Amino acid sequence: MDKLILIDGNSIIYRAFFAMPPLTNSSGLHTNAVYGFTNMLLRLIHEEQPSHILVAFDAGKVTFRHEGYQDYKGGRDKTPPELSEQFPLMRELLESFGIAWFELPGYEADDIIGTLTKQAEESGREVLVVTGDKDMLQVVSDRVKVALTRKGVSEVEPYGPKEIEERYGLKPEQIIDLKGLMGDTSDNIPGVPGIGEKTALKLLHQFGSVESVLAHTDELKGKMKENLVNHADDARMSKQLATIYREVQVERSWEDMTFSGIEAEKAVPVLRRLEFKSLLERLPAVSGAAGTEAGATERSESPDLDVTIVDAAKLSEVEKHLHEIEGIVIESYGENPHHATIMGLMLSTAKRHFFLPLELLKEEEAKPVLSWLGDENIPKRGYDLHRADLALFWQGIAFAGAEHDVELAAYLLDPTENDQTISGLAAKYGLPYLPSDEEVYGKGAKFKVPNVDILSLHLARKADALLRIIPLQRSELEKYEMNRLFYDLEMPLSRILADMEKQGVAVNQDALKELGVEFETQINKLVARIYEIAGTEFNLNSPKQLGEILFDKLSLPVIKKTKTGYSTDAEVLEKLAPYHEIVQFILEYRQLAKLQSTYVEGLLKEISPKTGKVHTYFRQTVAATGRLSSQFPNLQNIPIRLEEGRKIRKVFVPSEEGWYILSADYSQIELRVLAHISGDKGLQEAFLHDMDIHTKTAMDVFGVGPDQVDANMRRSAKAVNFGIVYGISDYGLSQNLNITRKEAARFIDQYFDAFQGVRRYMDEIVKEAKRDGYVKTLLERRRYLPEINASNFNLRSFAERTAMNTPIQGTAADIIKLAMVLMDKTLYEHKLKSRMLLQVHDELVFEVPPDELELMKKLLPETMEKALQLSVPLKAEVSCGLNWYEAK
DNA sequence: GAACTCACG
DNA sequence: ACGTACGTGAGTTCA
Repeated sequence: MDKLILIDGNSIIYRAFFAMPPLTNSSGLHTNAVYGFTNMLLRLIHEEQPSHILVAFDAGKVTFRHEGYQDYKGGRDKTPPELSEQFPLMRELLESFGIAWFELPGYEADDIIGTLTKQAEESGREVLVVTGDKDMLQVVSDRVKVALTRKGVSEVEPYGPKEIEERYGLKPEQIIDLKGLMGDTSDNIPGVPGIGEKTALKLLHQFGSVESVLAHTDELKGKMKENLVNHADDARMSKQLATIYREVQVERSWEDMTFSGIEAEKAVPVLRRLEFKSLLERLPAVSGAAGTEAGATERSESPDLDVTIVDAAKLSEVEKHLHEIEGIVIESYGENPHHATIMGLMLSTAKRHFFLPLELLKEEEAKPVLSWLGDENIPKRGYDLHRADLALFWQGIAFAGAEHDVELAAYLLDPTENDQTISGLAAKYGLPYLPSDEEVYGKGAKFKVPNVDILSLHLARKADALLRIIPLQRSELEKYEMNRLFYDLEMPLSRILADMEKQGVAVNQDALKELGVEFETQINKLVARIYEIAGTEFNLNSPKQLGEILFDKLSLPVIKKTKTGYSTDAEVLEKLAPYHEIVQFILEYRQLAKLQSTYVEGLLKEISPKTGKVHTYFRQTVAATGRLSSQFPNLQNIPIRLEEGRKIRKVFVPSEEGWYILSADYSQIELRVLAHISGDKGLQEAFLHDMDIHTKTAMDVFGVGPDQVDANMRRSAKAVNFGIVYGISDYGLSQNLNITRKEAARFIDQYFDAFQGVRRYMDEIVKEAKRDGYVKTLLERRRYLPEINASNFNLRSFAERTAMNTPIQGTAADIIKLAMVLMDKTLYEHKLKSRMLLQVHDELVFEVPPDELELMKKLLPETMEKALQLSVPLKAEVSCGLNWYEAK
């Protein structure tokens, strides 16, 4: 039997909000209303076993009711932000439960529900309406019941015609007459003064309707008669306002509202994010009329797995199954993948799990497995295959053919989720419990490789989880239109990065050591001088001790404080410099100490004794915007701004005699991306003519000609441009330019007046983020912003700036990644020996043999510029030299 | 391990 | 009024 439940989303969420104590998850998101709503929902599903559900929401502030009566719902308090931020969550949760929801601009949830009850009734279906609003009782009939919430939201009281008769002595259609007479303060419906529920009911029992009461006022007397006569129009209007409109164009078919049970895989991640632990436990008990097939909602025990620990004798058996391997786990430990120790390999089919110790692969009989591993035409699915590739590489084992990397897919699906482990993902997708690596291996000093039985079982469980997660990720990627991003960009890039990392960058160790000696002498001089001036020796590297010297001993003015004491950062020291000569020396010391410890000593430690190179590791799954990051060592923050530090770049050299370092960087890529996505005509025009963008900005902001832009104006314009890309705030700009907030605010205003398309973009993207809960790049890379509707000003502002910045920074990241894939292909097709070495966000660095130099100087910028077609041209500038210092 | 500082885009 | 510019990684100190 079909049964439809219609829920007044607004009514329930409001009631839940005020009925529940405040509740937040660990990131400060308010969740009490969603919790109350969900609680009710689960109970309802359990008790009513509906075949169809739809939740209706009000859309927009103005409805057709306001056309006739502008004060409709006037005097209502604004929705508290703690509640507003829960609407997107509620919608997301409904979607994850497989429950349809609907809203239509200009109409209230009531009207949508009224229309649907009418339709359902006409086709002979049973309907239950759930709301806190008594008005709804007017739709009650033999087939339509209305459940009114009682005591908060978890309990409901169903009303049919009989119950309405018992309670009010009225027919359902008379409810609007009741409202017409008594009014409703919460909706600001006036009714007739002096008439409350008691009087209204008495009148209706006698006369039947508002019209009839008004026609018989002569039979009444006293104040009541007077009020009825004087407010007859109010009564008629109130009745009309209370009447639910039942002819809304609702574009939802019966099938759209089908509810076929909650799928744990979809619901669990959302409930987990909301941290609804008790609801998570209740989930298995709940199911729709369609039942619990697929066992999705059962909390199952870890399945028994068929695990084979492979030795030389059993290798032939593995080989028989190689063609049906569906997932692999190549387990290793150690922070740096280049130095990772491999604990073993798990090759899994749908039914069997083969554990191979690393040593086994060195046996002669393992040849087929090795060629399988290294065959790029055999697709492999696994977890963090990038790391596996590097770990195997240093063991002399080739790995190729990565097709689906679960870690990388998880990153694309939610780049800010911090637990991307297999165990975490298993929990997120509602799979059987999977112990974390930490639980199995221990951590820190306690880390220990367990015996082979425990290890192989753990890896089999991980592989088994991967096989279940992969199809779920595939359908999510499909749904979010991320297939291109994943399969054509990030997966191919993963292999390219591994190649770059294996290649490494040659470092002139002697030159680096010499630099170290140079720095050392200068540092020693500075330290001696500083101690002398201070009159005491202290630990210059300790901000605490330095603060005591500067602010207690020398009584310099305190510019800024940190959580724990005085701030002594460079910004503060700059300001203190005029007060005391010691400050300048400290600044110089800081600069050199940084160079020495991070770039000389740090880099020296990272040079591989095997290759004489540094092999960085590009992390592809950390940056929330889609950028790469670089570790062990970080080669994306080698000094360049100050000459002293820039010298470090001289030690990065080609790895072959006579070759060159070739580098190309995008010019103003982020502002070009902004010009494209904002559609701002002025900005686009500027790039079409390849103007100096900061000068152009200065001209427009200050309203002057090109010749009148002085250095200071250009500097300010440049800062404004940076600010725009970062998600501007007057405070931030004022800090950067050392001006007042007011002045900064004026700059910003003038900028937006000059570039109105940019203003529109910034407004729109924030609105979009508030509506959807996420923002996207041009290639559909997503970033969720759960705090975008937070009531906390700081959290919300931060999310708003992120909403502005992420599409820009993220699209720029998309573009250079595209360029890398294209360049890799270009090198291959031209059979070039040149090698891609580094990516530094907007720059690509290569080493190039002399006979390819001219060609590469042409190919590289061309390829970068055509990586993605925008409404403005992309521009890449190339330069070369004998080392990285010269190639800039 | 958190806090501070500073290198890069 | 609220108080931060966006995104990273690494070295040092100190509780």
